[in-house]
Amino acid sequence: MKQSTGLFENITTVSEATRVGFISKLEEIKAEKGFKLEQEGHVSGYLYYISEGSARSYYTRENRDITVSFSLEGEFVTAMHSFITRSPSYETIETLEKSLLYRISHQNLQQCFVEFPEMERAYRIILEKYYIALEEQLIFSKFKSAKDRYLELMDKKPKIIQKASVGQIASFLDMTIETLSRIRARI
Amino acid sequence: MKQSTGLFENITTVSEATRVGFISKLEEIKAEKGFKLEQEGHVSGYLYYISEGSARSYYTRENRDITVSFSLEGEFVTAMHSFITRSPSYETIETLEKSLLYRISHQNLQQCFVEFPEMERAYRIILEKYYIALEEQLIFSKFKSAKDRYLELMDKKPKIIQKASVGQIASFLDMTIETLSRIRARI
DNA sequence: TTTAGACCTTGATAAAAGTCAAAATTTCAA
DNA sequence: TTGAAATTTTGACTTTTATCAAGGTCTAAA
Repeated sequence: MKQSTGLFENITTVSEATRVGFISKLEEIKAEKGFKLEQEGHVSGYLYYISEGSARSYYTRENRDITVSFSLEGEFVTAMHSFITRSPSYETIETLEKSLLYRISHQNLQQCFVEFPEMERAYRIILEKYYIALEEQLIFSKFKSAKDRYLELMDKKPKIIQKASVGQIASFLDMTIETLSRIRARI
Repeated sequence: MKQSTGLFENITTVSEATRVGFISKLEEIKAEKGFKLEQEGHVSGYLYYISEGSARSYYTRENRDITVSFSLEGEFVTAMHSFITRSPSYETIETLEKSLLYRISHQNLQQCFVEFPEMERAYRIILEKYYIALEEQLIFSKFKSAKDRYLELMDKKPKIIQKASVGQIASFLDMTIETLSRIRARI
């Protein structure tokens, strides 16, 4: 599980004992494209770390799926609302491509907090990052025109444009496929 | 500072020592309407607990202010992005009415984490609540029609409609004052 | 290689919301 | 209480984006 060493890199310094204890609770997942990490209606079971690949979170409304977020390599992902509240998730998360993931179950994470109080801090920092990403997304969603939202995405997360389909991007940007297509034609 | 005892109620159980230690670091603020808790361009200094009253967070774009969130009695509020990253805040937070607040400085909170590791957990839970509120707001912002967003606000946070001005509510709901006025006329 | 289905683009039209302007109403201090 | 300023509403018109429909294009299985 050597690849998972990068997992703590951007978070915080923890003792060797905590690191080893935490890593021993991780599970490696090799997922094909379209593998579902979390499912709508189920309580989120795991916190995932994307070592390689990418994922998309979405929910369904009126028979179409609406993308909530994209997650790239080096990021943590889960249905956070469900993971926190232990209530059924409204979102489904699936890989956008063949991916290598590490995950820890909610229960094991709680166990970690008890065994290694340092982990509280590490997790707090994950939460903070998650929070900030969400806040940026909210500000982003306030960009009034469809064109501005697209340009902002191009600027901030260009990888998503390569990895996701037009429909996935359009719903993420809160516009129709047609509008996105026209914006692209005009640039 | 007896009113502040309600402060931990919905969070977690902490030991008496931690509670006393934490409370000793709190500062009571009696604020008139329009008192600024945090200012755009400054690094957020405090985490506030609203004991009585309410607050509004907003940023300025093209000479008009855009409301990001409303906070009510019993909630924590700060310019979280700035509070976490220690970079200048893009938002200003002010009271909507005469309010009673308790606040802890960022530095004292960090000190608390060192003195009372239990506080990591309590703060983590505040962060989780903050996160969930933000996520709900994001979903809410995806409600397509202006009318739906207004009805949702009426349903979920009717108090805001009494406390805030039309302009504040309209910018929060991502519509013009005129559109909000017309929606209200039609209901 | 062919071809069905999915995916994407383009066009015409409609609906939603924005802008600008003016009138009505409310608020608050003199 | 009154009048000026601020806030809210209403109206006419414009812009943006959605919807519906029809063509293209790409892709993968036969």
